[in-house]
Amino acid sequence: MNLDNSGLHQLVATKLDEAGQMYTQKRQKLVDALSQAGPCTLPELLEFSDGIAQSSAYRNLTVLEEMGVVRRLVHHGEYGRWELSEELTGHHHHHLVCHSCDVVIDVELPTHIEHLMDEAFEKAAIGSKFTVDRHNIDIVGTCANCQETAQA
Amino acid sequence: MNLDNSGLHQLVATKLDEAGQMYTQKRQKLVDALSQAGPCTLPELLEFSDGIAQSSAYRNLTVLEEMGVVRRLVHHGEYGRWELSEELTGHHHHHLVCHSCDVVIDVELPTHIEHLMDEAFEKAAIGSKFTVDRHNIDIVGTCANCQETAQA
DNA sequence: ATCATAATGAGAATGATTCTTACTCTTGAC
DNA sequence: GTCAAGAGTAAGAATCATTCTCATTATGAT
Repeated sequence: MNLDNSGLHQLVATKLDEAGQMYTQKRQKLVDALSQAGPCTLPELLEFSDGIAQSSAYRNLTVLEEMGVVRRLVHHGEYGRWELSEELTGHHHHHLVCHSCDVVIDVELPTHIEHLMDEAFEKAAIGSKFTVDRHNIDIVGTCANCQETAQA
Repeated sequence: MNLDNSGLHQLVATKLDEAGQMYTQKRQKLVDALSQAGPCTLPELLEFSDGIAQSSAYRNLTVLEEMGVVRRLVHHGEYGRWELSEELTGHHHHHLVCHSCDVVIDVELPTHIEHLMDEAFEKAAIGSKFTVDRHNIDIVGTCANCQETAQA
């Protein structure tokens, strides 16, 4: 368990405990990795939190997702990605997605923009009788690394 | 070939021709289905444009994607989805996504909102040295059908 | 017509994710 | 302390959307 994350771990521990789930070392490692590295693929998670079996990682991520601790993202790369849930971090955010290397980076937008968007989305949904719960925004482009690589 | 879509088919035919690709009946059926039904999964496409083999559908969709005719979407359902490219239809749009049945419906947002968002996204990307090419927005909620079903 | 090239479809192969199962660890009651 | 019950773990099998292979069929140019 990473000391910098004691608050985070405390939160997760409570959440899991209330649901009768254990907050094992393996699960802590996954949460640590996600909190330090941002949205990760499974191979990345296995690397960062080494000593964990692939099947266990998948199973634990599924459990953590059901508990509202992590969220599964899906983009175009070969692997899915996982991140800590907004419910847990308290930070509403969106994603910069590199269409060259598939990396995903968090970004936050100004509150007034979020408000404007929420209003616009609500209005847009009325015509189709949709009830809006949330929005996901991918800002797609080229990351700094891939821009350099393209130069060379 | 659907007569209502003659303009569309003409465009696609030209695009494919320039690349030395044939615009066969099967490919026309796929384009027709997408133009009538909006974002479709593969099973949906097979149903709408029947008489097409699964492997051919996948192969043709890949070809059409490379030609810029269709775009592949990826959400949480078991199947990927396909839609006509904005380049082809000329309509920038986003998606209402039902988290209960995974259906996807197109929506357009007012131009001034798109402008505001583009500006905000550009600014947000600077910190991470991202070059922005486009944005994808999913407005996630519950579709009319699933709201009714939940009532019953 | 004939030939070269492209498209098709049946089925095999791929590979991320999920499932099964036998084993190990925790925890709480006694 | 120890024992049983329940929860977690990991190795490998299974699943299944998607991709690939290859033999056959259609198309278009000459």
